[in-house]
Amino acid sequence: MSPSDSSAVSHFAVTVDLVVLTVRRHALCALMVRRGEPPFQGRWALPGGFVRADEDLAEAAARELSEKTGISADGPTTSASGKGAHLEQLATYGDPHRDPRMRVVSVANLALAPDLPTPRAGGDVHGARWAPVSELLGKDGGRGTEPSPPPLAFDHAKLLADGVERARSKIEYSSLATAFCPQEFTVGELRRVYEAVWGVVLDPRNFHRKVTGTPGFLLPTGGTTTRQGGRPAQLFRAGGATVLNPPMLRPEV
Amino acid sequence: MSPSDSSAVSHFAVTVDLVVLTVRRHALCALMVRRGEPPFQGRWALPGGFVRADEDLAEAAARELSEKTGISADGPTTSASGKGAHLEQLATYGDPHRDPRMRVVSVANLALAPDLPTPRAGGDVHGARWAPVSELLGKDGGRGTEPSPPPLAFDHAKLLADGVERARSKIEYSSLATAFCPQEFTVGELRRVYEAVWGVVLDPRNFHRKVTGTPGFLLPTGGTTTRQGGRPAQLFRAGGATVLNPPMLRPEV
DNA sequence: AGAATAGTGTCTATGAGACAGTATGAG
DNA sequence: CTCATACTGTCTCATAGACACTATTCT
Repeated sequence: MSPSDSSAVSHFAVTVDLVVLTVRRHALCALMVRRGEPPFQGRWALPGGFVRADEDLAEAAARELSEKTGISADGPTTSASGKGAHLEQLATYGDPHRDPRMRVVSVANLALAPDLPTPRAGGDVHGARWAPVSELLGKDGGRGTEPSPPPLAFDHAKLLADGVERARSKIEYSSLATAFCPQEFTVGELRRVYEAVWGVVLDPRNFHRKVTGTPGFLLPTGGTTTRQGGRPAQLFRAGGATVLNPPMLRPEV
Repeated sequence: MSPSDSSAVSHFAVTVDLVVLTVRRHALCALMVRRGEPPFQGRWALPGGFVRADEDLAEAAARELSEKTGISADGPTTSASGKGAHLEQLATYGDPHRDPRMRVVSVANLALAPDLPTPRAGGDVHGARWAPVSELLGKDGGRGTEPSPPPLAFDHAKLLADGVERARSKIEYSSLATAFCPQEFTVGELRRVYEAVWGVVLDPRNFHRKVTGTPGFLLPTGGTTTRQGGRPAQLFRAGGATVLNPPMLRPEV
């Protein structure tokens, strides 16, 4: 950061791209928009947009999230949690040729949200949907049983894969899995979040003992629900703990 | 990422800043350079520089590291490990007023290196040194026993703090602590790395049992050394494992 | 001999995983 | 009734942490 001659400094367009994840119907899904203009016209892409001249990167990400989904951000910047989705910076991508039009540096952000209706499209976007990440990333192990989906625009497959991996590892040692749940939820619903994100099956009894025994993770609200069927389950909301110690263990192999 | 009107797109200067960490004399130290020009003239800052027009962000970081320290990078991009320092992207900082001259977005990178001689200064840099992070960040707990050092330039105190926190957490579940060691090292030397980075004291016997019992972490070279005094210690080099499972546990409280 | 570091063995408390068994609702 | 889910209890195995003890070198 030392411009000997600031006239020699190159300038770049800067975008924020969003990896917005949710859990619907037992599957981890990402919000995708269909591009209405070249390049990559008609391809699916991550929502995002240019950072404005007077905007911080976190502000720009929150603005894009709000514009594209209608949900408000509730990341590490804002203090009160409960309403908005979790939003955090993921990584920055700056390959000189990642956008054929010009030099663009993209700051990817990760957003975790509860299940929501399919958001509206608008502007230069000709469609939006929640797509299972297993389809988008071809997670059938290359057996070729599924037809490969058309590739995503730009380097968005990599951004998406990095975001999914971040979410998978972060719910291990933090209470972020609750960001996928509605404000009040049951232990079983939280378990299904872990199962969907990790793609595994967890023992309901051990899971229950573990999460209810971690101080500050879950706060009982006193209410119960039978929306999953079976015996009425206690309702909880997210507690104040952010770091889980000891962590949830992701089963291996 | 959808410019309806690309003439309305703002452009930003983009820099890479480096948090270069090493362990010297039992303390975690960061490479700092003294600024020779305004703004923040005379203040200590992180090494860094502008990204060039045709350069990827990882390339730019590796180039700056090489220019400022003479060491080559050996991050996730290059495959063979052994010679260079570990280099990875940390986070991106884009507050509109973080540089009073112009709008600058900075991609911070984290580099971990073994103990090295104090690097050369050059260009617009009027000095360089390895500074203990406890001094730079005022880690005496606010007791005021140490005089506060002059603040760092720009928002570099935050970048440095974020880099240190990343290093501290990453040696828990990865084999990255070996990046602080010379190519061949003893279990005791590796333990002193953990102690310096975490600021704790570890039981030498449990540590030995733990690291030698983790497959792929350490490869015995067959040699021994007495450079630490006492009984000759086996020499190891870093094994192929990158993820430690189970992780090293950082003592709490 | 004494000091310093390296390395092994052993005990205990904690927690993860497996799984039996009970509780309470819907159809 | 059956079935589905919620929840509690118990057992076993692995491991972290505490710490006694031995090994090998230097001064």
